[in-house]
Amino acid sequence: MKLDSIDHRILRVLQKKGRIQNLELAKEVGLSPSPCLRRVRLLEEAGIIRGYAALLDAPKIGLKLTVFARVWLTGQDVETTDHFVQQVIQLPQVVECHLMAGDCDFILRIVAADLDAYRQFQVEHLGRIKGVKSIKTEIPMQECKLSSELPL
Amino acid sequence: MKLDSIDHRILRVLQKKGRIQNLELAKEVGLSPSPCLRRVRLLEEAGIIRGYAALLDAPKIGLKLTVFARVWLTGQDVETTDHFVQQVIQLPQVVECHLMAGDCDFILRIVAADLDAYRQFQVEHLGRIKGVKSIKTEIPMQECKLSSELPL
DNA sequence: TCTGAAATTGATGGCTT
DNA sequence: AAGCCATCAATTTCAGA
Repeated sequence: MKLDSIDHRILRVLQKKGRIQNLELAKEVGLSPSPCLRRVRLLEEAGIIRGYAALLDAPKIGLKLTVFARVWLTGQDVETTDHFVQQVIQLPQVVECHLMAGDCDFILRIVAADLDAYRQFQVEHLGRIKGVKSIKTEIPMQECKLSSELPL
Repeated sequence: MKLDSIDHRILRVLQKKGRIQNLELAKEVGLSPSPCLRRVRLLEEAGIIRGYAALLDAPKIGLKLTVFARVWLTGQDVETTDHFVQQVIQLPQVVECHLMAGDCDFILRIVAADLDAYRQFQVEHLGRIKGVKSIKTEIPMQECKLSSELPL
């Protein structure tokens, strides 16, 4: 799918204001409501817009801690890594999981209420997944930026 | 602000379907439309709902690469770190920036079109920020999970 | 592909329970 | 606080340019 400059404008606006009304969106991108809506539908159908989400304030709902966990597995074979991925993506505390090319096998970003809650999570969930050899955690002191907005 | 179980249900639904209509949301949480809308407005005003966003598919808009960059600064003093943060949060390619407690000073997650685009970004933007001593990059081979949904 | 009008559907606020 | 109801506004569809 080819995107023109109006599509780009639409995406930029929707990344910032996901619940904007079509009438206002149309005004902002310089289109009348019907073609604007049609473009949005096309972007949704093409999967360029994966979905819409409310963004919550983690500390305000009691999640005061973010942790990065670096995970090493006992082997790099497909069975071991696939099994790990399947388990980990089901854990709602794990908000990111990246299969790495270099040193360690995975980097996870995990949210938790506090350090105790994280320790419990690691012992009861992460550490119990088959094939996990070791876990090293790194704790951010401050979240300087956390954006769902992509540049375009 | 105290959240009851209906507020939790509202937040869970809105995290998944940020553009759901109030009528349908009310049905899903077992409320009639007006009190449902009232609760949503209160959650927004309290800042528990920070906003709404369209989630885009990075590869489909040409961003095929994610990079983790670990950054060390020449000093840990407030001026050096503050300056770095102020510069980095303005760069749209930087989607996450965490000030770390341990080994390195910052972990950034950066999106780019490809490795060439990233290299250029590092040389022209990241590396030029005052106080940056060294940068080590780590490249994920696969994004297994990347969620904006918090557990509750 | 856009525009503009018409019909359907949703948002919203006051009032009652 | 929640439900009901009336009003107002937005979405959505379709004909015509």
